[in-house]
Amino acid sequence: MAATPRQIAEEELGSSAQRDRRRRIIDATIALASKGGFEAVQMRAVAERADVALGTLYRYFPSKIHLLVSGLGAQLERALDRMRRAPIPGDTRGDRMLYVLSRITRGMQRDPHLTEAMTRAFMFADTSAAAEVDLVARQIEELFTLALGKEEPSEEDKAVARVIGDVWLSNLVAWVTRRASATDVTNRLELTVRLLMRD
Amino acid sequence: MAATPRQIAEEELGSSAQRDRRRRIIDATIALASKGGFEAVQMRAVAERADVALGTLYRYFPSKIHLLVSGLGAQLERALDRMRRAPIPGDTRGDRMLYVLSRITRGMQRDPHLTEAMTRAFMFADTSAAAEVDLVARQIEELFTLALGKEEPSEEDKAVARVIGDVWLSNLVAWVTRRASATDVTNRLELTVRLLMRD
DNA sequence: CACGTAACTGAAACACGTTCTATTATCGGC
DNA sequence: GCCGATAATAGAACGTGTTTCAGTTACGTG
Repeated sequence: MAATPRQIAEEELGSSAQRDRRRRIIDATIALASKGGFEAVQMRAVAERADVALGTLYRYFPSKIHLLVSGLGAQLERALDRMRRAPIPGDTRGDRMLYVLSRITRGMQRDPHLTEAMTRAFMFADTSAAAEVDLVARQIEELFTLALGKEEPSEEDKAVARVIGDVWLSNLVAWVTRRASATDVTNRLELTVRLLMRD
Repeated sequence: MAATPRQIAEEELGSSAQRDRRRRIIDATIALASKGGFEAVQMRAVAERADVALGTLYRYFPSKIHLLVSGLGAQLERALDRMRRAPIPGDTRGDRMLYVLSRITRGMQRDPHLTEAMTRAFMFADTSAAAEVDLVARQIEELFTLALGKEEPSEEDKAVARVIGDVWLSNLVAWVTRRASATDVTNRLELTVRLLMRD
């Protein structure tokens, strides 16, 4: 009788060897993406670099998109941790938001290929990766909600954070395809913040 | 001596036979996308349906992404034409914007597969399709600038239009991956308009 | 009308994401 | 320590986007 062994469960990886494999896979993905962007993240190359068989790679991540979006999730989680730890400088909501925006934007400019790979994966994802994508979307929301620097964000605060997240994503896509320069992105984000927060 | 015959020039298609081929290709693309979304737009299928050889298809559109984004551009151009013709109802900027938003949103809901195919192609495009993508981006900007219903949009008007376009795109992506329902999208867009236009 | 060039065709070939198969290693429970 | 089940491995195989190429056709020009 063929059971249904498909799909590895959540983050519930039993043995430490499995946790380690997973980490190696994500590391390999990020290294390859960082060097050559989306197209350089080839499943055979990831498997080889992570020292797992191709089939194993697919058991951990059912597609290239899952893989890259999961990597993005991992990176964002780290960014969020840093963000949660240190208080955000700035006197007004707007100042704090601009601070966070410029920090993140600089971060992504530091590794254009990685940014390109992850952004495109995130945007291209289909419904099969909706869970992973949704996680990232919530992380982005939290990031910009934190940026407001309030203990208890109001509904309006959350809405503002979401709009800024949306604008940020659009600009990220434009930057990644070189339709917008870093300066363009910065200007548009500042303008957006000004429009949304008149305090 | 091998010349460099690569790449078909802009819209400068000489003969009417060529214009016709191009139209057949776009039509085939839209028909296939409409029926089965991004994955159903297979280059061999498009070629067959448009009654051209695969090589010819690639001569007109250098990739599947170019093809779909060009199709999106064509559709948007039609939408813009309609929009330019009839005046937009509504007393305030916000009302007119909401009118346009709901019209477009309904339009996309009417053909989910087509929307999915085009949205994902637009978002996934790399630098090689930057020209086509940029055209679409400008069309979207114009659409929402028109929606403000002013003869001479101010700089702020344009900025607002761009922000709304960005939010709309993000929500489109979320809807396409079924992370957001149509109602979610509508609500978020209304909220955004409210935040941006307090008149 | 004949010619030369560029466009089109049909088919094969290639690349990379994904799936499948046969085999071997590992792990949890006895 | 042994057994059955689950996971991992190596490698082949498949599908679809993309490229290439040899032969054919259509078109503008002398």
